[in-house]
Order: sequence, then structure tokens, then C-alpha cells
Amino acid sequence: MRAGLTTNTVVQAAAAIADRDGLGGVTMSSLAAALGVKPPSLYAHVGGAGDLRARLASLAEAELAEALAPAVAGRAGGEALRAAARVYRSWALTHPGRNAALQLVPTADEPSSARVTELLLAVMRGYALPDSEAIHAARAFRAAIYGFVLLEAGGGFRLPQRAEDSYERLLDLLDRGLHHHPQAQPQKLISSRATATGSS
Amino acid sequence: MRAGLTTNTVVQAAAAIADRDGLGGVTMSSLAAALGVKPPSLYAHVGGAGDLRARLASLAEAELAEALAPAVAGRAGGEALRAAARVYRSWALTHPGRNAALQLVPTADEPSSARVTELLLAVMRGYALPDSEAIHAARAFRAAIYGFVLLEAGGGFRLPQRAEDSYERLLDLLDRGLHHHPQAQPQKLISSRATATGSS
DNA sequence: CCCCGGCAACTAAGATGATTAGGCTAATAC
DNA sequence: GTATTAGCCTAATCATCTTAGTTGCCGGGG
Repeated sequence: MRAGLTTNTVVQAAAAIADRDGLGGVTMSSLAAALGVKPPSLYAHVGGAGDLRARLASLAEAELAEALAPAVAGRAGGEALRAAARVYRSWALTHPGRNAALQLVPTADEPSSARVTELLLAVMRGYALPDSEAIHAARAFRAAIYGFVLLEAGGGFRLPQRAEDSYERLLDLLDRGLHHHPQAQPQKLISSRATATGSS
Repeated sequence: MRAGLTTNTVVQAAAAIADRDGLGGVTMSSLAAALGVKPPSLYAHVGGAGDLRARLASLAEAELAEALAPAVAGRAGGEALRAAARVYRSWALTHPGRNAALQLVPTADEPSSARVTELLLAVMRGYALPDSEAIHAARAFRAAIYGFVLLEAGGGFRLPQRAEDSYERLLDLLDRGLHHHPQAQPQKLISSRATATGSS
């Protein structure tokens, strides 16, 4: 009985399990069962459990980039920052397993990772910072929304305040802080392209 | 041969392994070996692998609170914020396994978790925000430094810029954003005590 | 001083997961 | 139609977690 699997099919199925049962629920056994196949058959498509996790990380990063791109396109400054941040949170909460997979180390130099970095730098361009400061700012932005979503998804917020409200305050805070950056340049409309080739 | 183990000994040993080999390196086997004991003996002290991880999470949260308290004491505003943030990053980078364990769900209502929340709220007190805003701000602060350290420890920063510099910019950014908060009250020196009883 | 109860550690054994080796057969190439 | 590839299988090995039942050290009461 040919099940017609491919590497992509397998990794997609793993992502679905991760979103449903958590990253820990992804085992070669559970994955094989979900695909109607015995565990050893998976080794024809992925290198093993470790390779599977690395591919899951790559898939997650790629899907995140896909989700972020349209949010950033055509927006600038605080509008771009808020749109990107909201899209990220929404994606992460609807795909908790994929979001958790972002913490895994992808196999090699990940092109999607560079893409995400470029998108975040594009957001920072709206704040007219020097290039070097933009990189620090992009890291800060990524860290803040990443940490927030991890805490929220992990049940770290136990006071009654709604996480959604806190998130909007966080975005306001970041926006204010970036606007008041001491090195903000009044006009930098046509900034040179960022030369990022990896994660920020 | 009595090895003289206690629950604390066992969890401490697990934390040491986590810091050295990563959270994944903590298994009942490796832990037993490190303690000079056979795996089944551990069940006299911890309930099993799951219980061990929960206790590891509690230990990490408690040690984090221990580390933060002196940094916050006697400081206010940006000084308190920077001191707390630097202590956290330093602790996390020297104890990567314990830091990773913060993501695990502790057994029950964790008193240390409330303690950390209180310390973060104490930092926010220096910015003279209304109580409700202080909670949002504390969440933002925690999320930002937590996310940053996770990204840094996970190798998420691949551009040549030094992570340490980025961290200082993040702290500047947060400090500026909090100072310019629209609801900042000019004087609120003796604010009522926060009533947090759980994580922020 | 000696006995004894409890507890800490053991051995033995079963379950689940990862992985390798080797065989069988369905799809494809010519 | 045959040969070849490749997808899937069974069988078997190893590591880990866990439970059950056993042994023996250690401290307190006689």
C-alpha cells in the first residue's frame, strides 16, 4: 500500500500534530500513525527525529515570513509595527506548535530567517534610524513580541488583565520608544537596502 | 549503599545537568548516573520525569527571584529597570538550563512566580503609572527581556552586532517608552502596594 | 548491646519511542 | 513485458521511563 508521502507531507503533518498536541506530542510513532504508516517508513523522507525537528523549525520560520510580508507591505512607522506585531501574535496563537518550533535550531543557514529579519528591518525603516540602530531596534522588537507571545501561550499571565490589552500597550510602548530615539533622523526616505543575510 | 539523597539534592543535580547539557539532557538515567544511583531510586524523591521538570521550573523561578530582589532594592526608575534586566540576563546566560526551565509549567500555584511579579511591579512603580498600567508595563518588560535572552541563548542573533549592545538599546527603548507614557503621573511616591498573587 | 521497623536503594521486568537491517511489491522506465 | 527504483513493511536492537517486589543499612526502644 503506497501512502504517497513526501518530505513536505511528513513535515506538514508534524506541524499539525505540534499545533494540536504540543511540540512534545510529535514523535516518530505519533507522526507515522497520523499518516497511516509504520514508524520506519518515515526514514525514507526525513533523516530522523532530529532532522524532523530542524525541518519543522524551517517550516515555521517560512510560514511566519509568509504571514508577515503582507502586513508590512504598504505600511510604515507605527502602523507597520502594529500590523506586523498583530499578525505575529495571531499566527502564533493559532499555531502554537509551529511557534514553539521557532526555538528549535534549523538545519543550516535558513533563508526564511533572513527574510523575517529583512521584514523587521523594513518596519524599522519607518522610524528613520541609522542602519546600525535599526538592527538593534529590530532585535528589540522581535524579542518583545516573541517573549510576549511565549509567555502568553505558556500561561505566564495569571492576573485578570487581558493579554490582548497588555499587548497593545507593549506596542504603544515600543512605538513611543522608537519615535523618541535620540538618533532618529528627520528624513531618511530612501534608505539604502539592508544587507542582512541571517537572523537579526 | 545509602547515597543520602533528598528531593532538593535531586532537583539541584537536575538543574546542574540542565545548565551543562541543556534541558533535553536531563533524563532519569543521566540524573541517576550523576548521583551515583540507579534510575528507580529517584522515584523515592520525585514523582517521575514530569514532576521533576515541574520542580525544576519552580527552582528556576525561585532562584530568579533571589537574584532579582537585591538588584531592585534601593533603586527606582530607569536605574531599577536596568539593574533588574542586567541581573536577569546575566543569570540566564550563566544558567541556560534553569532559564529554559522557566518555560515549563510548575506544579501548582507558585509563590516564587508571584514574587517575581511583585519585583517587576516594584520596578514599574518608579515610573509613576496607574496600577493597572503598571501591570501592563510589567508584562511588557518581562516579555522583552525574556524574549531577548531566549533569542540570544538560542543563537537567534546572527548579525555581527553585539548582543550586549542590542540589550542596552532595548533597555533604553523601554525606559524612554515608559517615561513618555501618556498616563504617567507626576508624583506618586507612596503608591499603594500591588496586590499581585500570581504571575503578571 | 541488640533487635526491629522504616526507608533508601536495589534487581527484574514491561511499555513506549528511535533507529537500523533487510525483504517485498507497486509504480515507473524502457 | 521486463527491469529497476523506491516506498513501505517486519524484525530486531537500544535507550528511557516506570512499576513491583526485594534487600539491607540506620537509628531508636528495649
